Amino acid sequence: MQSRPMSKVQSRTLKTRAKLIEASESVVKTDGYEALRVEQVVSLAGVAKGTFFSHFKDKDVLMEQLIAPRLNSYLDEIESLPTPESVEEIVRHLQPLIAFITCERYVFDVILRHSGAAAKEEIGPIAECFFRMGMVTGPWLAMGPFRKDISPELLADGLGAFLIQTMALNFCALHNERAMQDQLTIYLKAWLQPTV
Amino acid sequence: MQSRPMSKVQSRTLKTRAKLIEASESVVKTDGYEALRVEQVVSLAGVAKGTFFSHFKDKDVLMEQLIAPRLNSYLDEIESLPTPESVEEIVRHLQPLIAFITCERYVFDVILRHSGAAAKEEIGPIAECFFRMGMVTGPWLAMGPFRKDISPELLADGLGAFLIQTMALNFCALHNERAMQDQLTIYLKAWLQPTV
DNA sequence: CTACATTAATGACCGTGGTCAATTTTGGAG
DNA sequence: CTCCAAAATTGACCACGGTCATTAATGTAG
Repeated sequence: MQSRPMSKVQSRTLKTRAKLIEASESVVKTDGYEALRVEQVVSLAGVAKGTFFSHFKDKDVLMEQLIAPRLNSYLDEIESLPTPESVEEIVRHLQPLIAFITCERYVFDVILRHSGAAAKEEIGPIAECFFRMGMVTGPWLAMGPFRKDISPELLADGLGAFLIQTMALNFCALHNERAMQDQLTIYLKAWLQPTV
Repeated sequence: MQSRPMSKVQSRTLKTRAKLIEASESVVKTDGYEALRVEQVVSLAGVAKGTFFSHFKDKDVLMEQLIAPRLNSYLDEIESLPTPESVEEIVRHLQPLIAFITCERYVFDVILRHSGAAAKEEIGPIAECFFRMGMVTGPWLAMGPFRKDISPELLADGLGAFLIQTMALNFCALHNERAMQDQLTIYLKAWLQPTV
C-alpha cells in the first residue's frame, strides 16, 4: 500500500512489489490489459492474493501503475520532438499517444476514470500525465501560429478536452485512426486558430 | 433483453420489467445509484436474479435506463428556456444538468462510459442524450453573439467537450458548484467568443 | 378444450475482486 | 545472540455481478 511517510519499509517489500509488477506486465504483454486477472498475477508472482492488495489498494491502482509509465514514455518522445508549427503537426506528434490510449476500450476507460484527480490533493499517476501533457503542449501553443488572446495553459486545457472528446466519439465507428486524426484536426483548428 | 424484432413479447414481460425499474428507482431514491445492488432490486421486485439479466444485459444497461430519462427531463427543461444571450446564461441554463451528472462519482462514470456510442451503430440512450444536447445547444450558438466562422454543430461539440472537461477536473477539489461554473464560463468564452 | 411450440422465470452455480484475523518474517535494541 | 514490536504475508472467506440448464407459463393452431 502507498507507504505512509516514516514507516519502515522492508527490502522484501520492494522485491515483492517488483515481482507483482513484472508478472502483471508479462500478462498484459501476452493477453492485453482487459484480460488481466489478479489471481493470475499473484500465481505468476508466487505470492498470496492478500499480498497483492496490501501492495495495491485495488486492481485499478495496479492498472494506473502499468499505464502511467507508458503514457510518460510517449510524453518523453513527444517532448523530444521539435516544436510543431501547425495543427497538423501537433496531431502528428500526438498520434502515438492517441494510438496507445485507444488500444483497448478498457485502457481508455481506466485513463478517463483517472484523468482528473480522484480526491482532494490525491493526484494519481495518470492525472499527473495529463498535467504533464499541459506542460509539454503549453509552450508549443505559445510559440506556434496560434491565437494569443488567451493563456497557453487555457489553450492546453482545451487541447486535452478535444483530445478526449475525439477519442470518445471514435470508439464506435470502425475505430478508424484516420478519422480520429481528421476530427481532432478540425477541432484544434477551430480552437487554436479562430478567424472571427 | 433488448427484444429482437418480430419476437412475440408477452404482456407479463412488460409487467416484470416495470417492476424491476420501479424497484430500482426506489432503491436509488433512498440509497443513491452507487449503492444499487442487483440482488436487492430483484428481491424488492419479487423475481429471481436470472430474470433481471434476461431483461437487462448487465447492470450498466439498467443504469442507462435509469439515468437517461433523468437527463432527458433536464433537457426538456433546458429546451423550454429562452435562447441564452451570453455565456453566463448558457452556463446558468446548463446548471441543473451539471448538478445531476455530478451528483455521484459513479453516475458521472456511467455517463462518461456511455457518452460515446458503444459499438458501431449501437447508440445507447445516454449517447442519444448527448446527441440531443447538440441539437438543443446548436441553435443557441447559431443565434447568440458567438463566433460565426465555424458551424453551430462544431460549436456544440466543443461545448460538450468543455462540459465534460470541467466536470472531470472538478470532481476532486471540494466538489465546488461555484468553481465549476466559473471554470466552464472561462472555457466557453474562450471557445465561443475568441478575440484574435 | 387440448396440444405444443415459444417465451419467460428460476435459482444453484461460477468468476473474480476484495477483506481480515491469524501467522510468519524482519531487523534493531539490549 | 536473543527478544520482540512492527511490518509483511497468508489464505479462507465474502460480496456481488453474471450464466445457464431446467422448469413453468403463455397463447395459438387445430
